[in-house]
Amino acid sequence: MVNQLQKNDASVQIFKALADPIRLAIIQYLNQLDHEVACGEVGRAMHISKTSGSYHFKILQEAGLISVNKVGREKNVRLDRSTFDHYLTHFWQNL
Amino acid sequence: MVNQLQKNDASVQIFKALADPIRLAIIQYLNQLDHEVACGEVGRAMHISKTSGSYHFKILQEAGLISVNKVGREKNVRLDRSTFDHYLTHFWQNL
DNA sequence: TTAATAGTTCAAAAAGCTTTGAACTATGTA
DNA sequence: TACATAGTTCAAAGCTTTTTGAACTATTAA
Repeated sequence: MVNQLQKNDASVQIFKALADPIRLAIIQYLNQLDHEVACGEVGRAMHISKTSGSYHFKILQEAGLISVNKVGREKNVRLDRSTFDHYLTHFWQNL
Repeated sequence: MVNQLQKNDASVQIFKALADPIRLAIIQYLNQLDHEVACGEVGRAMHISKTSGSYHFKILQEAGLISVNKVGREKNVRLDRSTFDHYLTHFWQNL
């Protein structure tokens, strides 16, 4: 049981990252674009403050749900689909 | 954006229900059994108090991740795989 | 060099989640 | 009837997550 709980740490982090309406809306926005885009542009589309955006992008990044590419002073993000595939679409295989 | 956030309410509830190590362990336990089993038996296997068990089963039930069948004084639960399939394995289709 | 823009960090406050034990309801058994 | 067992409810406490604005770093442009 203790081992099982520890093995679940990564899954818990993924599901926590997904368990928020703003972050889900960010994911939808990035999904329909399907190319990398600056954090600031996404934040403006969500009508959130830049501090709040910074907080949510950090959580998505630490969960491995987005990948990041710094270009000049902008931080471009895109979905990391392999993480979604591993924890969501292949959920039963990784349980 | 407001509409999108509201549309995401059900997904947020599912992901919150999954975003906890005890509930993930309960799901694993129910998955390997693949037949219904009393809450109390699951709770004992997890080494949690009955109050804590009651709390976690309520969250799983409200999210639609388990279905419940009361038999005598026992409450039997099993996974509702259609909910997992809808929100996890078919994640991109429902985004 | 100065000013502007993109994003981060910090601490405090607000909001939300989880655990706890005691008291409870409902059902089954002697 | 009396007792035991399965599970729920409640409020308080403790803990975690999210928002806020001010101050910060880094980069770009005039």
